[in-house]
Amino acid sequence: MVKARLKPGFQKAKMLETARRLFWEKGYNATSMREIAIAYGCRPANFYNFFSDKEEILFEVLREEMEQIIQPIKHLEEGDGSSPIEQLRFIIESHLKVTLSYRRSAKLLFDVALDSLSPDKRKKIIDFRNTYDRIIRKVIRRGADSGHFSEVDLKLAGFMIASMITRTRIWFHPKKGASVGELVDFIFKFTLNGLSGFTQRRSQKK
Amino acid sequence: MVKARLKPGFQKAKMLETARRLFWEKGYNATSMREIAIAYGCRPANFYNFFSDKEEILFEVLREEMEQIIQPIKHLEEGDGSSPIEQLRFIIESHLKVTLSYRRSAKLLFDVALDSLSPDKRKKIIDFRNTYDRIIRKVIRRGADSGHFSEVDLKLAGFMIASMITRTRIWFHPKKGASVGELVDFIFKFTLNGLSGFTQRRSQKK
DNA sequence: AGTAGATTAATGGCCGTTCATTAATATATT
DNA sequence: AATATATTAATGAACGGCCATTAATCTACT
Repeated sequence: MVKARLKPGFQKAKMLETARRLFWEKGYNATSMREIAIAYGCRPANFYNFFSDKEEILFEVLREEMEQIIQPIKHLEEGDGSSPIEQLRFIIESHLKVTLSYRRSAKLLFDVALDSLSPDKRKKIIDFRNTYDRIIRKVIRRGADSGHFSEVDLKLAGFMIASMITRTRIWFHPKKGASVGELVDFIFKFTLNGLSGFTQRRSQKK
Repeated sequence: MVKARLKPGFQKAKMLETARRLFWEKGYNATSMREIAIAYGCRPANFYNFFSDKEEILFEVLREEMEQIIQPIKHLEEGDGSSPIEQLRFIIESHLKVTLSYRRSAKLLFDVALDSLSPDKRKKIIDFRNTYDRIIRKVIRRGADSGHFSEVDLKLAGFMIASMITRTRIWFHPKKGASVGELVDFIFKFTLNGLSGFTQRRSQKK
């Protein structure tokens, strides 16, 4: 019994799509090659024609996701013409929409799967995360310099924003409670207020 | 070769302590009974004199942690004499200190391990989480009713606060950056400001 | 003597992965 | 247009290894 053939060159993308879904739903370690293969519609061995091992599948999934998060906001590294407040809102909206673009009830893949990666692959993913951190901190600093926000610890502020967005994946349900748009509004306002009322600033290195 | 004997009745606690450490460091699925046993100092089989299976160990670890989080704040369900602002700060400080009381560089155990539990055990853990949510929402509502905070979506506000606290476990390093005390200050002020500037309120059910 | 704590040995099952092979398609050659 | 060759996609069967768990047994202390 032989499986019907797809047009060549598209298998890898479909395989990654399947793996990504399962990894987010069940976690990396809890998802077996056999499960991925069945969900995709072939035998496990076939995956080794496309990926060197399971770890490489994970890496591709994580890399794709990080690129989706960073690509829309990377122009804010240098700052466009818009106000820092608009820039902040844009980051929140963009990151949140990518985060919630897959299905509900997901695991926080990055948090647990990162050290299933070999050191060099892990470093590449962490570089993406560092880029994200750098961008959001620059936006906050711009807002503080221009008087829109208080002077705050950039790292802490960045972590807090990312934490709120990242964790929506745990509790968000598209049919229940707030919509994505309402969520963007809430996190944006909460953050804006949060960054506005600080009286004392912590020391900034560099 | 036989292991030196501890005072009877203390093994279970020490076993749990070992398992908790490994679960937080490596994740539940990635931690094997062999590893736990070696770290504790016995053979895997011995654990089955104390726990019915691996899942029960996980349950005890999660239950202990949730009780540590809830026990200090459960009196705020009804509200003591203090101001809602003080109540909010107390919750943040208490939760954060429990969260960071173990070592750095940990996994978010709850997020991924919860569905390794059988339905009834999972329900018990989720009941704890619901209790936490209920308490923090009541505090926020009290603050809104008394005019200290704006009228905000209680669920969203509660989730945001818990998200910021929970995720500290991912990035916090005791020797680097802000101290626990500074973190408490930051999250408290950030939250207080965040809850203060809302102009419109979302509809609250019950 | 009784019991709590620890052991050895073994079980069946799933894991990621490899290998040799075949089927289907695409490409180049006549 | 027909044929030969190369490439891509998929297969079945097996590998060793680690997994959680069990059973029967033994040891040391009260």
